[in-house]
Amino acid sequence: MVVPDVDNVNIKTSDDRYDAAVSSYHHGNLREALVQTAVELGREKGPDGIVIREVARRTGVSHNAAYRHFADRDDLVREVARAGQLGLADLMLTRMRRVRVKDPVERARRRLREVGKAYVEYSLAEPGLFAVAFSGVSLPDLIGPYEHLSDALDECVAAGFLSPAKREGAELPCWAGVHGFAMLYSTGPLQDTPRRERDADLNRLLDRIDDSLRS
Amino acid sequence: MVVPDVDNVNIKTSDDRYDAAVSSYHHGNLREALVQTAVELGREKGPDGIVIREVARRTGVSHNAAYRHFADRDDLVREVARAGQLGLADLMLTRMRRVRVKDPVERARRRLREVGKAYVEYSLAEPGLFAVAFSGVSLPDLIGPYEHLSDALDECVAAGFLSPAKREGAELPCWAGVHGFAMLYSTGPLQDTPRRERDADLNRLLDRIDDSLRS
DNA sequence: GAAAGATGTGGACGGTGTCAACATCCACCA
DNA sequence: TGGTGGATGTTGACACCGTCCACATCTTTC
Repeated sequence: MVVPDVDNVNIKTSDDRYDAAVSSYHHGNLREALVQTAVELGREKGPDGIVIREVARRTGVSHNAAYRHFADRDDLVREVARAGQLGLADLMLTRMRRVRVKDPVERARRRLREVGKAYVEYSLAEPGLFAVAFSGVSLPDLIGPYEHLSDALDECVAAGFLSPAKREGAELPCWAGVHGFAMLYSTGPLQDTPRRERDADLNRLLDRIDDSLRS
Repeated sequence: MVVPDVDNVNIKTSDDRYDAAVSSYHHGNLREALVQTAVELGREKGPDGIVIREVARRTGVSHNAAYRHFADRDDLVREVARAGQLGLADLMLTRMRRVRVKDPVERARRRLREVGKAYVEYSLAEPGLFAVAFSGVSLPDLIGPYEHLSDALDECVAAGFLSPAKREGAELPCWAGVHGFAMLYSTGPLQDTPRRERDADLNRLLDRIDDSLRS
């Protein structure tokens, strides 16, 4: 959690045993502290919950302090979006690596499935951050998740499950499917669906994606 | 566009030569006028663009006037969301009806495809309204679009293209696919994709959905 | 025709993002 | 060594927002 709640200010005289979280007076590394607080806020209340003055308040600093580190609110939100994308990519990778199946084809299919499952699971576990991650970001800001999906699809080709012809542009339909599901069930109109039903729906979605690549 | 610009309200006192925009004193049918203005604002700037005071200003009425007709801002936004959903459902129906193919199987497939295409096209033509339509609405508020998709799928079963076993819960994967696509390309990270590429991507998505139902 | 209710107005309050002016502290150099 | 310039944080102000309350005005109803 990187809590930098230290107060042993400045002291430059030779001796410097700062424990890697705080630096000098001016509150030390305010930027990172602000981002962290903003992430918490984004997690709790989504994009609109990231309000500069509240972030400053929670960080124990005056409103406006943030303007020394971020151009404006959007700039800060973008940083939270980055964190969300990283968290998402992380979970995808973790889930993918957990697959222990040997048979190449089954393994590739299973890993692709896990990638999609992780995408959706993250959106359900962290609806706020997920929403932030895709709120007002443009392509260049996008990092992580796409790569893992791409790798999983490559593996499907290598294993002979997915034909090279169908491989081209295959990321998109997969992405769209899980992204739409995530949107609908995390913060969208289906967010109140009972867990059992939701799980069944997710499995059906992943089945259909699997079908669509095989045929 | 469903503009409900009706103004001939009551007026029982013989004489009534109001020129079709105003009715009686109290601005007449303020509610509908406000909704219409809010829809325009939502179309131009999305959910966050629907701001009560601006709606009032554009409607030529004091701020606060809206509070005689809507509990709060969310209440007004919900009304705009309804309009967005109606517009979406409308386009889906229109596109579906336009299909002239005779062969039952081809016809069913084609109609399903048109439903999906319309969904995406609407999101691209009216990104603001589309965003509003799915912003903070819960299932009970949802109207229209789902039914048309359902019908198209039923037709696929009737034509023998889609097996009854796969029919169960088939709405969801289809919906998720087009919804995700719409999100990513209308206001999401892929919104700057060149039109040609985007069209190709959409066609591939619809191909994959078709595949996933057949196999 | 007067009272009761519906509808629109004006003003106020607390909250927000952002700008400008000011205060403080660090690092560096004479 | 000590002073200064630039980075960093603070205070105050402004315009805008959603919403509440008191008041004004029109309509309907008895």
